[in-house]
Amino acid sequence: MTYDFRAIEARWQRFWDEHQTFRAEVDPERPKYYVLDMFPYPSGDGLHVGHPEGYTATDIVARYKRMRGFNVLHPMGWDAFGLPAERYAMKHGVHPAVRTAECIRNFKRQLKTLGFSYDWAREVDTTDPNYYKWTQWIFLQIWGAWYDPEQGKARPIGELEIPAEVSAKGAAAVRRYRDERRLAYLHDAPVNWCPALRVVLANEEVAEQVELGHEVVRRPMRQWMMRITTYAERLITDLEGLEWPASVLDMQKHWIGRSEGAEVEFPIEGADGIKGAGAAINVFTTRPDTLFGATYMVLAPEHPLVARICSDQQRTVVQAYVDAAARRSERERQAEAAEGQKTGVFTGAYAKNPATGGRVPVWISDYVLMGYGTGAIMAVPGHDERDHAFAQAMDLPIVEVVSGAARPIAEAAHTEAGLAINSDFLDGLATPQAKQRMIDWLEERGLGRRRVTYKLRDWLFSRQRYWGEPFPLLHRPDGAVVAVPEDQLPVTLPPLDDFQPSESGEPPLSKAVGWRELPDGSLRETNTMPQWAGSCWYYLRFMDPSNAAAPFSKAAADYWLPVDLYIGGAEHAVLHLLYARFWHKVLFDLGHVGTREPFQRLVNQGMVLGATYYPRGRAGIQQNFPLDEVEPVAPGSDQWIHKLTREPVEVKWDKMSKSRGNVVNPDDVISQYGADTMRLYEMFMGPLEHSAPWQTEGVAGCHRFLQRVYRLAFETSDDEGVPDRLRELPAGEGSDRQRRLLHRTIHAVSERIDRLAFNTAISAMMVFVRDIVAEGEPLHRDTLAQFCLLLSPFAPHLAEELWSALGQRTSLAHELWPAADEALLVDPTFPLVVQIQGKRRAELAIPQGASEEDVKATALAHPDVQRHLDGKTPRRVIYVPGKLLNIVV
RNA sequence: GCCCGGGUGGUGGAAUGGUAGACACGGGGGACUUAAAAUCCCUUGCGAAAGCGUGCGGGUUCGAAUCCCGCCCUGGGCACCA
Repeated sequence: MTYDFRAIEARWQRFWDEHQTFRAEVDPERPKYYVLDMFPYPSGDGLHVGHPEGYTATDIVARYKRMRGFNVLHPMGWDAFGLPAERYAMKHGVHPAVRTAECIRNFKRQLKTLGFSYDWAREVDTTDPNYYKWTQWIFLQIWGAWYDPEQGKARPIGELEIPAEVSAKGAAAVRRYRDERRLAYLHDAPVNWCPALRVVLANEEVAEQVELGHEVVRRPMRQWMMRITTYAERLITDLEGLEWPASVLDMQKHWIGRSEGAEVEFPIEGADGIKGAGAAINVFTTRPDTLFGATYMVLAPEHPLVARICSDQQRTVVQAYVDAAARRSERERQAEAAEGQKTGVFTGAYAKNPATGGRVPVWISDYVLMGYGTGAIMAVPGHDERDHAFAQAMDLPIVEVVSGAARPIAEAAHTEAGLAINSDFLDGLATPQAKQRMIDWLEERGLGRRRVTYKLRDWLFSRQRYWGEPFPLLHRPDGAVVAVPEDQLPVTLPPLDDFQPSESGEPPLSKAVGWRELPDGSLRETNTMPQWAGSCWYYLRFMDPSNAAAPFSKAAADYWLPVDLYIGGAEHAVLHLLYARFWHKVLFDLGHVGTREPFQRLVNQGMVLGATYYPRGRAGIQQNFPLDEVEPVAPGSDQWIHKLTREPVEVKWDKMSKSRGNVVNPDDVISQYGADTMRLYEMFMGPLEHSAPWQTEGVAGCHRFLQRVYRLAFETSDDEGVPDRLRELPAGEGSDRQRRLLHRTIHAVSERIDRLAFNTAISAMMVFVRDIVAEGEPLHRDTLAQFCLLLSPFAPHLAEELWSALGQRTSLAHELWPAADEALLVDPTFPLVVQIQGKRRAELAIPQGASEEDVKATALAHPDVQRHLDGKTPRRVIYVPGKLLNIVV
């Protein structure tokens, strides 16, 4: 027999289950460590090898921290609402709940075979009514709150002071006053409506559907929104102090997109039969200093003023442009515009530039977005590239108002700062001062004001789908929207077998007759929540997953928060993390959690890439060959050819996906090599943060290493049926040499786990195993025992097996992590590298603590050094203690 | 276009101003075996050598894969954001 990983892994997984080895409970006596994975969506395809990369990393940290004496919370659950289950239901007639349960079972089975030290008693499933009851409860906290700008925080809506003139108008007016200020509110928002599928598409889905030939139109729809923009400032400032990758911090900041500037009013000129006379166009600008150079204006096609100000001659062409814009998705419009195709039409209206007093034409164009700023801009073609391109295309005037342009202003916009020119009272001022001066001037005259704008938009929070959390809201006959009382939560999903929205876009739940109507004539809200809802707070539920009276207890939250380490893919760098932070802040304001931020340290693992074989020169999705149709020209070659045609094939490393056919299933790897090998290889591929290709040959190397470890303890026989025998290992840690090797390994592995440098931690253990065998001295018992502890976070099954073979009765999961004896980390001598002119010429052993003079003298006397010096006199000698000597001649 | 990462042997990678290529894969050679697999050992950046080598060109430094400037290539994110 040899290393029988199947039996070993099954045995220890059973042991951990039976002994509840990884059960975690609140224990104020011990320091806590909360290490969290981004929980998966349990798809029908099952795990691919990309999932366990992050999970293995967190598991190593969890096991390591546990052995360091921390009370570790390491949970897992399922982000199980979502579109795929609903689509599957439409196609195969299987209810999403049934399908989801199947997928979860499969995912859980796969995760269990990897031996992760999750506390499975804390498993959560976002589609479980006992879970989404509290998702609904949190929604009601948000809906039941408003943002008090004076205190800079959310407060219960009941604390909102109602002005006397509002209360005088009666209950309906008070209700409206409150509803307009809630953190969740109804709003007509433009969405991507796909008539063919009868669903609202996410921006990222639009391209795909258009490719499939489905028409997608922008269309306003009544939606629930969340007022995340009120938190914009705090979402930026609280990033300070988080241990997150700088790139993610940047992405969040850019997404929120704070910019300082001014809001300026341009009155509409009442001439030529323009109906909009008397109205004004509000614009936001970050460059109020260039106001004298504003030669035209542009409104977004959806801007409410467009219809009002449009002249009769222009009405037809304007209406056509607006209609065309509505037919195209936001992404499509922006993509075309980015390629330099500037389109737009003149409305026939003119506005008055408040600085120059001059008349400027008002246009509409795609390149102005309704969702940002005020949906209107003052165009300064001299100093903004987009405006410049538009002005050139439409033959609009360009005026230079900032000096210092490198090229004539007619040719290119000058966007840098400079000194104001052609700008009356601003002339000669530098850009920053000119901005301030202009804002002051506008404010004095009531023509504008200082303003901060964010790119961040309010969060569209409702979906016209079945497989999501129902909103716990009722529409009363009088039009009032009221909350379902807390004691009636959860509002469960009604059974339904038709998941299609109606022609008009009414959500599927509107078809749930008998569920939707209440005896008093109220109707339930029929939208459902987006998938984000469940994932916005799952890390909170993990702290106290079976609490029936509250989403989590105060005691649990005070003990476990914040999450100390959160690992997941970079694709969640913005949306998920931003939404979860937002909810957390609302809960913080309302006193439910005690930390401002949920996730203290964040690490993004890289992608695991799969080899994809394409016909030469035609790399692209749907073009690739399946793996069994290709082979290398010769064993070990990286030149691949098609088996039948013998044509050369191009190998690319792509993100694993079913459509590319490059997915590697962990089940296959585990059945061939075992979970410990799989875990080891996942970590050995390279740095956690980097994407890395999955190379099946590489797995064998990790397997060989574990076999060597196994044979350190066991004598194996090739003969069938001869059981492995535990070697007789002498007691203690052995010779000085063995002890040095052991302690050096302890030191290296510990320090590298601390840095999440798992690939090099593993190589340190490989070196240990190689050298310990080569020594010729038998391995000693205590040396092996301590090595088992080092190995256990990485390959826990084998480590447990050896640990018990050494006579231990309990799991090593709660053993104390070995401590390196500092004295053994230093050798009596160190190798000194001698360089001449920066080139390595010799290496000699120098006793530890030798004086600089002695070292120099010894080095200079060395024959190799003498030879390379070739009679020249050293001009300078640089000594780096303990390392290196560089001789300059 | 903008932002953020990368670029080191045949391959994944190591080295965070001090010996470039740890560890592993793959290759070559050998031992064991009737044979193969498995296992073990040797070898493996290029070059006959002097030397040359971390995408390219410069710079700083006694010393640069590492720091600075310019360029090229590549991955990811965002995109007419006023």
